[in-house]
Parts: sequence; structure tokens; C-alpha cells
Amino acid sequence: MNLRFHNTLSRKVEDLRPLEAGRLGIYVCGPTVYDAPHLGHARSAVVFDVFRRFFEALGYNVTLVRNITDIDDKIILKAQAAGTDYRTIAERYQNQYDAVMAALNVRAPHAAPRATAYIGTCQELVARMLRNGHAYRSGKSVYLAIHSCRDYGRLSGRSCDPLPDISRCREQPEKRHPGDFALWKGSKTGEPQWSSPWGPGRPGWHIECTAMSHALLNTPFDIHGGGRDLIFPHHENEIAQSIAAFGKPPAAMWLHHGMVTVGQAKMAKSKGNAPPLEALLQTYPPEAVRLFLLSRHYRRDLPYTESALQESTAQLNRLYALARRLQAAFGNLSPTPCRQSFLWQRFSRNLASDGNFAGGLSVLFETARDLNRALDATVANRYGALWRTTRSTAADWRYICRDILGVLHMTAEAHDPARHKIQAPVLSPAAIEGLVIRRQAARKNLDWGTADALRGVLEENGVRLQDKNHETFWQHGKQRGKITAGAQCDDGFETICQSNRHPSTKTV
RNA sequence: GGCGGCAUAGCCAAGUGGUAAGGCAGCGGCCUGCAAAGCCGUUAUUCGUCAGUUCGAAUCUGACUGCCGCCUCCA
Repeated sequence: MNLRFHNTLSRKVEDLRPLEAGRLGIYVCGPTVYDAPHLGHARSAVVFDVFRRFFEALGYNVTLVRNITDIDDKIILKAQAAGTDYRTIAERYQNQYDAVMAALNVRAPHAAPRATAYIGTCQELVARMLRNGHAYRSGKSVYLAIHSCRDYGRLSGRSCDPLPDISRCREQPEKRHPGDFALWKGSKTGEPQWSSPWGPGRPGWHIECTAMSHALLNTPFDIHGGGRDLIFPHHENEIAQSIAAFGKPPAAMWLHHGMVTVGQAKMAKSKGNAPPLEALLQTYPPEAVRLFLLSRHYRRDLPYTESALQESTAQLNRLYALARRLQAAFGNLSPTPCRQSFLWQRFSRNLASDGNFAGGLSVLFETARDLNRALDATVANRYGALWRTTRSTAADWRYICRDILGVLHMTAEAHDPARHKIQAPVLSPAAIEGLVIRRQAARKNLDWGTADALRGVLEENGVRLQDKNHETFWQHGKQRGKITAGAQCDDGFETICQSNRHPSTKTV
């Protein structure tokens, strides 16, 4: 199967040919940790997490590197405003980022280097570029001369001249050309600094990525990824640096995902339109957020709306409902995928064709319907051919959901659709069971009015009931239990019923 | 102004030359005392508009309309 991806460099969908057979080196630009992570960061992480899982499932030896930029103007400003060290700020937001990505079931990359751990490598690169005549010292800083790098502007589709619109730039008399950019920034007083052959300072924004990707993956590596907003200047400048230092571009293929938008504008911290991810994850299941982030082709912008997340939550509940049925029917399914299966073929064809997540997802939903039908059809016959093929399809389905998409990794029992549907006042288990028992008594007496009213009281308090034969299962947040018909009430249930009385329960 | 992208049902969204996937919501039915879950059926003679190429176009070409991104903070 050919892996085909849209390469920003050529603007075409191309075959992905590993530079070294069986291996893939991937570098993704991670966050600058100066503020709380938002959905845009999550999209980047989740998209490349699924690519990584998919490539590994195909048998590639993948090395995924995602950096953390822990030194930059905004971190410094924030630290100064808070009267603290830049490290404190960077650590705080990196911890938040890591926690949120873990909640989203994003696998840790193989390396997550921080810029400040590679200052020495950055300096070596700067020295190299100076030696090669592509960089120049000016004032306390070192700049890269973009005119000296062949193909500058090719990635972003612009040329050196005229570049850029000077009216938009601050006056920077140290530069020979307005498009030149700092490799090493001479430090101002009060800023964090490192000593260097060019005086105290810190690395420019772009140099760290060249340093870390070269150190961890070597140049060139297979895939460089990131948000589309990084194409210019960041990735353009990375290419220039790599040419200046090594005479070759850093990566064979450039993958860029689209932006998460809010009300037709890009989601951005600077625009103040980004809901904090941590809050979002309190309202919606993390796996639903994952499904949402994978619901549209990765290259296109993804509009964020509440209703889209609600929809993804409904989808997730449906997938877990099937997972529950499968667990009941087959127990724990073999985690090993069947590469020959029709399902895997159809699913992987979608992912291999420029990461068509939405197409892959549709295959899984189709299969979910088929599995439900098959389970309906085979309840009476657990030994027929249909039962066996259903079991094997079920194993593949579960595998793809869990190991490739990174959803359905909890046991079906642990997933709680009610938790994210109803915001309920807390009832104690004893109180709930008292009401359930009372409702069962009413049902036994065919007193449907009372039974329905009690169901109403429970539902208003966020308790979900499910009747099955002689048992009633209840679920309230993370608590659950069952009551078998004929159970006795605890003392005091009357009081509970009284205290929970609600206008709509007056028929009780 | 320069460069790039997008327009498919009530909503979300695949499909890049062979006759419109999937999801959500809705509706009808089965099941259930009621409900939940599940299942079945149903929802675009049509893909922003106009013209062209072709036996054949949502898919290719041109024009037009609308929306968005980048142009040194950016995932």
C-alpha cells in the first residue's frame, strides 16, 4: 500500500518514501509554553499522534520528535510581569500541556526536547553558518542572510524581493535585508542569557528546531510537520538554516494541518477566543474531543462549535455502546489486528491517502452498524460461521478504534455516557437505592404512575436507570449498582423521598 | 496588494472523470409497562453561480460570487 501525503513543498500529493527502509523520522513543532494549551495545540498533537500510531501499525520504526519551546519573548515578558524566572513560567505551562495531552490519550513522542537543553547545539549551528558565509554578525546578534540561501521562499511561495512588506516591520537597522532573521539574539539587560562566542544572548526562534531535529533525527529526516501558520516564517527559515549549515533541506516531506477556528477566525491565544482545553475536558469526554479533532480532513480548518463537540460525544457514546455489546458477547478480544481483513484494508486505504480521517471514521461507523446487526442475528447461535466472522471483525474494529484512533481505550464499563450528559446534584448511593427499591415495589404492583414518577425524580438527579428482566441497573456519575427485585428498603428511605420531592413528582 | 485554500442535505463531513460514504438531528416501524440501549426504513435527480472540454463532470478548464488563512506572536 502506498502512503500518499500532501507535501507543502510541492503542493502535491506524493508518495511517502522513507529515506531509510522501514524507518520514519518525524519532527513536529510543539508549543511555546507561555500560556494554557487550547484546541489548536490538541489538534496538532492528536493528528500527528494518529499518523504515528498508523505508521507503527504498518510496521515502520517511527521516531517522533515534538519539541517544547521554553525560551522566547513572551515567556520572558510573562515571567517579568509575574516577578519570577522564565523557567517557572515554562514549566508551569509545559506541565499543563503534558497533562492535557495525556488526558487526550496522546502517546508521548519518542523525544520531547526543550530548546534550552540544546543551546550548545544551536551555537554550533550558528558558527557553521557563519563559517559557510550565510550568516553575519551585527551589533550583539547574528543574522542569517536569506539572499544567500537558494530556494528561499519556495515552501511558502514567496520570493526574497520584495520581502517582506517593510511597513509592517519594526525598524531593525542591524539587518542587511528586512527578511533576514536572528540566529542568535544579543541579550538585553534583565533577560535570561547564555554565554557565546558572540557575547551573551539566547537563540533565535527558528534555530532551536534545526538544532534539535538535527541532533535527534539527523538531516535530512522524513517528515516535518506543524500547523499551517508555521509555514512562514518559521519553516521557511528552518529550511534556510539547514541549507546554510548543511547544504541540504531538513526534511523530504512537509505536512501542515489546518487551523481550529472560532466563528470564522483562527483560534489563538492572542485573540482571546480560545476556550481553555482543561475546562473543555471537564465538559466533554476527552475521547469525544479526539473524535472531534479527527472529524475533518487534517489539512482543512476545523470550526469549533459546542454542537460539534456534543455531536462527537453522541458518536463516542454509540461506539462505546457497541464496545459494551462486544464485551458481553465475546469477552476480551484479541488485541492483534488482522492486516488482511476487509475492515483494515478499507480503513488503512483512507488513512494512507493523505490522512483521510473522516473517511476512515465512516468505515468504522459502517462496520459498527454491521456488527450490531450481526449481534442481533446471532444471539441464538453462538457456533455458526457468522458468529466467528463477527468475532474477528469485532477484534479488528476494537483494535483500530483503540490503537489507531486512540479512542475506546477504557473498558466499556468504565465509559460513562451519563456523566457528560447531565449535570446533577449529588445523591448518595443509599438514597438512590432506596428510590430504586421503592420503584420496583411499585412496578410489582403495576403502579406505573408511581414507578414513572420515581424514575423522574432519579433522572432529575442525574441517575440513569436501565430495566433488565428482574434487575434494575442504576448509574450516577461514576457510581453504579443494581437492585434485584424483592430487595428490602433501608430505614429512612421515606425521608429521602421526601427531601427529593420535586413539583413534577406530585403524582407520587 | 502578494501567496495559498475552501464552497456537497436541517447541521457536520468524505468523495478529484463513470453516475452522491459516514455521523448528528428529525420522522416512521420493531423491541420495551414506560424509558434507555439496539435494530430496520426514511431524509441531495444533486454537489456556490455561469459557460466550456468530454460519450460521461461534485470531480478538468475559464469567468464570477462568497468565505477563510499566511505575509516575521502563532498549533
